[in-house]
Amino acid sequence: MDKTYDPHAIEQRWYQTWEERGYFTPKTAGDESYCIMIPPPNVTGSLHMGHGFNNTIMDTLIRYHRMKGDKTLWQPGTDHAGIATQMVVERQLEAEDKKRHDLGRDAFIERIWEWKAESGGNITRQLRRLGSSLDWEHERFTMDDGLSDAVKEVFIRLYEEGLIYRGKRLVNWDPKLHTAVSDLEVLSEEEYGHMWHMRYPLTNGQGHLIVATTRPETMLGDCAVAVNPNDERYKHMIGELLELPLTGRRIPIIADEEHVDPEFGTGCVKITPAHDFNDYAVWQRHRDEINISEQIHGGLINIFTVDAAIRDNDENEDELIPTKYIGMDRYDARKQIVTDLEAAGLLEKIEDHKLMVPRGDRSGAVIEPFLTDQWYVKIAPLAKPAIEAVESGKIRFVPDNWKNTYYEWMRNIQDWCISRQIWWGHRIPAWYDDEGNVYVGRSETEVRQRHNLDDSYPLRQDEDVLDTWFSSALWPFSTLGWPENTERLKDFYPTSVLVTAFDIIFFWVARMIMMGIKFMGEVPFHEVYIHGLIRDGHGDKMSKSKGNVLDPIDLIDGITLEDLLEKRTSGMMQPQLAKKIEKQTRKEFPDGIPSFGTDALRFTFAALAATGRDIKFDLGRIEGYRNFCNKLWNATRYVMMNVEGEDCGVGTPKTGYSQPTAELERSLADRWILSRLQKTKKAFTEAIEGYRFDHAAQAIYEFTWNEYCDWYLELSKPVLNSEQASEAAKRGTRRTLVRVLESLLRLTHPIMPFITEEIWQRVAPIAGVTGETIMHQPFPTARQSLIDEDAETEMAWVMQFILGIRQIKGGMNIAPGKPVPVLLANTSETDKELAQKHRHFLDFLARTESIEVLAPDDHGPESATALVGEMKVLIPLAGLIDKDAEIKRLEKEIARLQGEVDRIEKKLSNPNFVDKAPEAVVQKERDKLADSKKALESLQAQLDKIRQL
RNA sequence: AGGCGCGUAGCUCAGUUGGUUAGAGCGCUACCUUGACAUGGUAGAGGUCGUUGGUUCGACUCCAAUCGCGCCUACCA
Repeated sequence: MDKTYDPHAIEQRWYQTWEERGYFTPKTAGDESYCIMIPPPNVTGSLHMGHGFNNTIMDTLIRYHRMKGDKTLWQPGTDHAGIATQMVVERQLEAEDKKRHDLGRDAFIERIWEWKAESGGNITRQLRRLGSSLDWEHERFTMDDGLSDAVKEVFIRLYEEGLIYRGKRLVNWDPKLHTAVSDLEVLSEEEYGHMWHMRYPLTNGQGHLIVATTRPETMLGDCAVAVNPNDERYKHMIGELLELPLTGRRIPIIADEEHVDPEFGTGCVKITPAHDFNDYAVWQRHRDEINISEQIHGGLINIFTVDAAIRDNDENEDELIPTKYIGMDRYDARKQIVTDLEAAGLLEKIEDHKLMVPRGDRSGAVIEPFLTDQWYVKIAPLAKPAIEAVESGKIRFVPDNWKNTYYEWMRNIQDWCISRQIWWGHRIPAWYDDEGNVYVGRSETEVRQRHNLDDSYPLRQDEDVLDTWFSSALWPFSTLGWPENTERLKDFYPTSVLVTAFDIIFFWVARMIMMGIKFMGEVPFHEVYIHGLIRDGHGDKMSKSKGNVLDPIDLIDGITLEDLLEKRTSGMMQPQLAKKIEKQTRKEFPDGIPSFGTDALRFTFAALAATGRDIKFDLGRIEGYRNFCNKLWNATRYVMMNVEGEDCGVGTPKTGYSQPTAELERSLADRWILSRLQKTKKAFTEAIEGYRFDHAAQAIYEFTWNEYCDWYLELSKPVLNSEQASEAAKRGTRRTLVRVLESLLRLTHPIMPFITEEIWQRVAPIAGVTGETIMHQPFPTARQSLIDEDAETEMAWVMQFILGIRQIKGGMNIAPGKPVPVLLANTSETDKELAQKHRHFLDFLARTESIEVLAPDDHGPESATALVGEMKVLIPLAGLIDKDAEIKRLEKEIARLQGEVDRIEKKLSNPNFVDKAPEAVVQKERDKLADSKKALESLQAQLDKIRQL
């Protein structure tokens, strides 16, 4: 074995072997099944840190359950990501100076499929690099045939039940992408703008009203001005007419208590029902009033094109829209209208004003409320059982508080606009005839058959596609074969847990719950584990524009500074930021990023996965865990060096491996490490079952480093290298050495699959374990019979003895390796026995030259002192010890003990404490006081003695 | 405006139903190239747990208020 662990030499080789041998395929036998659905990444996307984290957690759970013997499936697949993917390809076309309409629908879609073929393997390749044990044989894609059938099936069933309908309403319109988007795809951010105060003259010549607006250009579509009916200033004017400036139209003053807040602005609100959600609601309440209903289009006046420019007038509209503004972009129109109002003396004032601006999450364009025909899912009937599923505990959120977020949204949920005016996605299975009738069906043929329409009858399919999340919502059952009633569906639905970050609770989790209950009659998963977001070292969100993105693959493989710079500054939306990013990157990674390997990355994710907390990704941590890999690697080297070709007391397949072949002797160290191992197994299992990956990682780290390596390996040396030690003792030590390591590897495998497999292959045969792969070995379970409290107590004595001597040496500047003579005073029978029995451990680890027990009344010569319980461990000062240093050391320790004694005495002298605290707690304090006092007296006497010298 | 979360060592974070001297890693100091490992070993320094009150025999932990930070949801034209 190499001296240093090199992940590259092994990771990809092992992954390939696992995949080729079908180790990821769920086994067919077994009762318990365990299943996780991967949140399907964008098919043409690439892996980011969030994926890395998310998939590490899932793979850890999956590998754990697979080893536990469950019938385990991790379902892989990718998402077609409608708008996102279409935009990528449109950008490619742009580079060729083309638009999608130049190609036409079919050619454009063909082009996207080509792009998918080209880049679609990227993300699944990257998932493999992470070690994800996904069942690739059954990989699915949201637009493959099976899933498309599921989508149609769901659409048709919902339509036939009246839960999908088509309607003309205001939607969130993205004027850049020319599509409707759902409420969730609109992100509002505070921006600085203005509030324009405009005068609308009364037609009776009695003055004017002042309306305040942030969007003056929409005045062209006004149908009224609303005031609060209780507002004394305007009460008497309700019903009067105003002249809408620049248009010559007349609009009424109406009363609307619900919408108009007299305290805000001027208390007069212009009502533009086709371009504002609130105004639309006002219009719905007032549309029957004659002053509105008699207006053109009943007052519902759209003034925009799909680009959010001022539209032209239709026939019969006369000059509804003043010709002057036609064709102007909304912001140009705003400028012009403000100018014209000012010229007409109708502009009262302009104020600075902060407002929330809605933008499309993909395009960044300012979203326009726009009147269009769209398809909707009637959501309330679906939401109700989905809420109940969480209330009743059928679905549990971890951490629990996310259920509040879920309820909050589900209880206020609006109908879901599912149609998108793009080309890439599931085409809506609806056909229209020339009369405007709608036929919904699986195909045109089916529709014709069902409605007795012969082939000459003209039908055209709806141009729109479905929201990407419509197909994602079906993912937990569509991937398993639904609507067919497959074995996989029976085996794995409902799934066990969904693992995701909170940002898609609404987009995805809630919708899967609704659709799962609706179509499977059962929740899609029983638990939802919500993890935090990965941020950069400063706590900032990672983003291309900030230039602080880390690529998990770069952490695995390493990257040079030059390549990192290139990556961070190329293809930027805002190239002017490149300089700053370069500077910042050079500062943070002057030598690029070293290669840490997948296991170290995974261990880092696990170790940082405290519940419900975002992660500031700290390079120091991953470096530490790379070192941990190296530690494990080198521990193995040591073990191999000592067990290979030696008798480890392990049987053969014939004799049975676990049975010792010959007489064995287990040392204290053997019993101790076995006991500690059982407790570590317990701790790990509890942690994983409770989604505390940080605790699980910590348990392994501490056991491996602080117990197995720091103590046990060291303790094995005096046994294995001693000529006095019996063969039985050596055999016992070798057996323990190798078998503890073998267990530890299985325990660690779910988090660090590669290094554990590599090492296990070498260690397992020697440990007497057979199997092709660690992946399919049983997960270690704690054996109660090996928990040995006596050994732990005895070992604590040994450790304290050794630490005491090391502390003296450290404090006195004595080289750790220098052998020192040791005297023991105030010894009990047990002390004497232990000192005798474990002499070889003490000599080796504390480098003691001699150990002599003093007679009961002999206090020995002037010495440096350490306490082991009541026993004094003495190192004579003669020739070795710096008197002043020892005085200082003792004084410090005495001060600490004195503080402790004072504190406890005070506590115990408080009658309230003694009366009211539980007896056990009081007794504990009393014991502690007694111990501290004894130690204090002992050290004090020692100090006095040394001072007298 | 409402909701959620966070504030513990220089940094990144643990701290289970209130009860040992509040822990770990990184960083720092000193010593050590000892036959697994310098991606290492040994010893050590470093915290009045954001602040203020309260409950309690006892508070990092529970309650209230307050300051600071972050996020989510809904928004007044």
